[in-house]
Amino acid sequence: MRHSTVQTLRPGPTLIEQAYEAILEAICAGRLAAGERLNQDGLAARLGISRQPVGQALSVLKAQGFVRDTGRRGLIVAPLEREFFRAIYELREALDSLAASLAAQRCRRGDAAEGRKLLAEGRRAARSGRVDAQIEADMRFHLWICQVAGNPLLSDTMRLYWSHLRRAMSEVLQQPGRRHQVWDEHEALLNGIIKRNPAAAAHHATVHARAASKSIVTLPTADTPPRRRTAHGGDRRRTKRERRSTVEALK
Amino acid sequence: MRHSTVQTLRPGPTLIEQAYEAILEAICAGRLAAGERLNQDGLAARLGISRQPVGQALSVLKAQGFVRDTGRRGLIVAPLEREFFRAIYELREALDSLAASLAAQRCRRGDAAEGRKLLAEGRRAARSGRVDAQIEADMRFHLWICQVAGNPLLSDTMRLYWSHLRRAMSEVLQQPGRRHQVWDEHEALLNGIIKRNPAAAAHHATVHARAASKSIVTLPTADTPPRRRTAHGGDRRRTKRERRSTVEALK
DNA sequence: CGTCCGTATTTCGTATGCGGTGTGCGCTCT
DNA sequence: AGAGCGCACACCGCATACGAAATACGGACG
Repeated sequence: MRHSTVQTLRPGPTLIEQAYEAILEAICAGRLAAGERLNQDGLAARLGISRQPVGQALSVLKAQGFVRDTGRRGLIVAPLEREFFRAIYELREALDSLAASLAAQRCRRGDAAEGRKLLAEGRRAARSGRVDAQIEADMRFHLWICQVAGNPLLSDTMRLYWSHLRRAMSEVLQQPGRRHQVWDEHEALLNGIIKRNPAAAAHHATVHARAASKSIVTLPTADTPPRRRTAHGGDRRRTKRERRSTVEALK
Repeated sequence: MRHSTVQTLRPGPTLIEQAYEAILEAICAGRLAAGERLNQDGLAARLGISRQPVGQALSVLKAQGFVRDTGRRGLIVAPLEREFFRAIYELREALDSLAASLAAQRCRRGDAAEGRKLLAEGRRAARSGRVDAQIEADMRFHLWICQVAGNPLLSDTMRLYWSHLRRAMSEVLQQPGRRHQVWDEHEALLNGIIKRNPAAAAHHATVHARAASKSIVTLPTADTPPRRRTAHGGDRRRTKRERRSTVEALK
């Protein structure tokens, strides 16, 4: 039998994968707030499934640092810690620089077109003023670089880091000046890649990462309020209604 | 009540965590061979627990790339692909260089002593000729650098990468010459760190990573045989006895 | 009135049960 | 005898069930 007649189809996304995506998305978009308690029952009920796939998804999210263990009391959404984001940016500087350098060496004609398209979209997003549109465009642009760089591990790693960064960025009120400056920096970086100049591309990536780092790490909001988890007086009792509405924010 | 009288103790390792460690260790040490099928029942029985914690552990291992999905036929241990290790080393070069640079900036007196100790242990391991002892020492040395660098994310990332590398290294017959050369390179790197010379440290790290890359990526054994997963003739039937002994290798 | 203790509730970790799906073997029909 | 078909088994995803541990609340005692 010929192979090309029908394509082999993969088994659809399991509930585990769907739950993972849903919860991660909710965390990154801030619909599940930092420090918020997550209980399997609630999430499962909200997603219309049982605890089993939810638990598996949470296991993975825990390993990736999006949720955190709190003794036996279950999990919380990982707090936003300035120190953590400093660490991410330290890595990003190295990885973005590497990605830019590799991309400059491996950029094909079609890639260049795609890159220019992403740049244009980014400019548009910046003008639109919509914060999430700009974050989306920003992320797409950087992940495009990783893709052109041709290192799947790099792509995966960066995708993870960006998920973390999204959490902090959604709280960032992008000052209008910086907003367009970002895309100027992107343009310089893109030109380095298209002109196949690894050194220049890497340089622009480093500069860009360092600038981006400043705009987030110096933010006062980048640290979660000092929620005392231990003290009794610290966090007020939550009524059932509140807890319910919390989980509803998932959708 | 005073807090300092007794330390707060964390709930012991869950079965999930134990299963994760056990399976990961078995994979890294090669006791679970690349391409080998993993079934939850078998693993669970071998570990003396139920399928549930095994499944959760496997979810995490899958997300980390140690095991791979094969349609609905279950999971297999991820094959050793030359391309994958090339990708790891591409990243390692950037990350090791970063780590070295940071470590050189943040190295304290106590750190230096620890580093020298690890170097001495490495030399001893190299002389001993025992392959796994040397891998262990190699990993410890590099993770020490990450720790001194003071970036927890970097440590975590490198720990993961090293777990992957261990799989390939255990198959590497370290040629005696290279064996000691590794620790010469380590010594140069260490000196750069101790002397707080970030540029020198980063340079030596880059050189070392590139050399290490060659010694693995060029190996003919670094690719798993072309097991055809689709064809029927490709993988011969496994008897029950074989499957059983496979899982026993876990312990 | 504050503090201590017992009990109820919550919630997780783990085990087991069930249904669906892929796999392989043996039988049958040509 | 070879090819095709059907049946039985294996295995996984998901749901549910059960027990342990910790918290939270309410009452009793000092």
